[in-house]
This record gives sequence, C-alpha cells and structure tokens, in this order.
Amino acid sequence: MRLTTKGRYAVTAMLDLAIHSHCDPISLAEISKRQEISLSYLEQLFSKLRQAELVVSVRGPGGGYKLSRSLDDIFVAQIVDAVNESIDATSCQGKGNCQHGEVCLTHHLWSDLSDQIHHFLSGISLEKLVDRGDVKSISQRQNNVALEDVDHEDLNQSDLRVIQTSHTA
Amino acid sequence: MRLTTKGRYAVTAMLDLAIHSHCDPISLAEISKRQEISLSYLEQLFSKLRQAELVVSVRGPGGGYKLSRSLDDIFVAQIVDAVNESIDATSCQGKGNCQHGEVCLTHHLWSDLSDQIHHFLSGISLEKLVDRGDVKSISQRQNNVALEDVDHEDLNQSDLRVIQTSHTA
DNA sequence: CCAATAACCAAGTAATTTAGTCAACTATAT
DNA sequence: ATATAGTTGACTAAATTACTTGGTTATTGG
Repeated sequence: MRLTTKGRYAVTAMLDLAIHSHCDPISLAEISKRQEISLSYLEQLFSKLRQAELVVSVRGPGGGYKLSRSLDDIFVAQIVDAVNESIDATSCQGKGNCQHGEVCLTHHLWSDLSDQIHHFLSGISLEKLVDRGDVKSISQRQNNVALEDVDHEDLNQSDLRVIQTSHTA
Repeated sequence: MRLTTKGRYAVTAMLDLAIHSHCDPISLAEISKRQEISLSYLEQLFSKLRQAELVVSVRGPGGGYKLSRSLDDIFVAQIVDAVNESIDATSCQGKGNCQHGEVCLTHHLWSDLSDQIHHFLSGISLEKLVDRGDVKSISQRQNNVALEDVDHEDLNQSDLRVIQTSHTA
C-alpha cells in the first residue's frame, strides 16, 4: 500500500492548481513556492499527471499547467493513481497469486480495504475540495505568506505582478 | 501512510493464530512454516503484539503464543496499529502542524481518509475473518501443503503429531 | 539435573523506495 | 535573440523494510 508524501504532494499541487487556475496556466515555480514542494520533484510528478491526462502543459514564457477538464471531473483517486502505481493494499497488486500462485490467507481482507479506500477517494472531486471552508482559509494564509516571501527576495516588478495576479484573479 | 508487508504479516500471523489456537499455545515456527514468514521477523512482530497485549507468550518446550482475549475482541486495526506506528495518512501524524506549525492544504482530506480506513479496519474482528468461507478454504489448503512439506523433511514422529493435532483439533 | 525447546533481545545488513538534485534539451512568447 | 518554462534522464542521500545473525533467558520432559 503506497500512500506517502508522493501522492500527498500530487493532490496538494493539483488542488493548488485548481484554486489558482482560471484562464492562465500556472507555473510549477508558483506551486513550488506556495506549497513548499521542490520544483524538480514537482516536474517529475507533473510528468506523470500529464501522461494521465489530468493536466495540459503550455510551454514557453507565461506557460505552465492547466487542468485538463472541469473541477468536478477530476477525483483524488485519479491523482493518486497517476503518481503512485496504485492505492492497492494487497501484496500481489490484486492478482491473487500471493502464495505460490494462489491467494494468501488475508488476500480478500486487503482487497476489500483497497476497494474502500478507492471508493472514498473516488468520491472526492477537486471541486468538493475547493469548496471546503478549511481549504479556502488555508489557501488565503498561503497567499499572504507567499507575498511576504516576495518582499524578502530581490525580484523585479514583473515577477511580483505575476504572483499577485494569480492570487487575486 | 504505512500499510506494507509488515502490517499484512502481522494480521496474517494473528489470523493463523486465531485459526489454530484452541488451548495449547502455537509456536512461531509453526506460523512461520504455514504462512511462509521468516521466523526472526515474526519474533520482532510478536514482540510488539505482546507489548500491545494482543497475545500472551508461554516460554519453554511446548510453549508459543496465545491470543490474549476472545476472537470477537481483537480487531485488525489494533493489530496494524501494534506493528506499524499508525495507519495515519497525514504527513504530520494528525498533529496538524504540516506547514510551519499550521495545517497544510490537504490536511483535512488525509485526516478524513485516515478515519475511514481506521473505521473500516476497526470493524473487522478476528472472529469475522475466521468465519469467512474463503479464509477457511485457504487455511485448509495451507494445512495440506504444510503436511506435504513435513513428508519431505527428516522429522521425528513427535514433530508430525504436533503439527497434525494443531490442524485437526 | 540437564538438555532441548522456544520465547526474548540487540545489532547489523541488503534491497527498495522516497524525495530530491543536477544537467541538459526543447518549445514559445516578447 | 533571449529569457522562460516545460521535458527528460541520470544520479544520490536518506529512510524504511524485511530480513539475518548471534546470542540470552525461562521452562519442561526425561
């Protein structure tokens, strides 16, 4: 069963994208700053998210990533699936060959658990998350922190503008 | 989120114990043989299971482990908790300090998921598992295999008796 | 009593995975 | 042209898992 920082990072980044994306693509650099996830690591994750057709990329200046479809059509389970190979709790990846080609004693238990988890995460869309009160307030806090960080850095005016518009748009 | 071979082994071993324990304690060597789990590894796991008071040990010849209480009072969640430090899906172990002492954007999602998993596994007792048809048939298969293995080894008559009685009792 | 049994315990280790770095390359907007 | 930002691959440090090794203690049947 794999559900570690990798899957959490992916969902967090996608939720960040969902909150801040309106028309312009969002760069990984912005997500990296707000969610404090290594840029290079985000690149790896978004490579998989793109392969899973959950996001589309726009290259070049002003580029970034956009969600491939509407918020109510992207589910947490899909995101986790895209970066982890599965959220399967069995040792045999559901194949049922855990003990000499046959199922082990607890195979069905883990299979049932996998179904439960998958069902739960499949029911949660990005839209649902974005609409949550706690998510809204946490996002607002992150925006403020991000703006403070900008003050402490030696950025030029255009950098600042990009970050501010993505917050307030 | 930790739910790997470790937790699976622990549950499998406990279920094996539940199936075969009637009055006499069951040695880890027997469980090791039937479930194909390294004996030394089982020792480590049972050390934790004993600390969690899920099993009691009997030392010396004829010794082994017994469940500390009845089958309907031991739940899968307790077993996993005993060997993994938690089945928590959050990155902060539920403390809510995932981002600079405050909750991260997806904290509540993982917290909810943890509750779901815990609730599911808390509802499954060893008794429920033992009563399942698939568990019964798999256990029977394992007994047959264990007996075949005995034939291939150079064991004395008393060894054979111990294993057979534990199967049929 | 004593030897066999089986739990107990600590330390070490190989393999795997995660999380992240580094260095290059490609497409595109200004 | 040049800066931006995605794309890709290889590589690495740290952590964790899944063991192994080598003991020690307690208990029991002979």
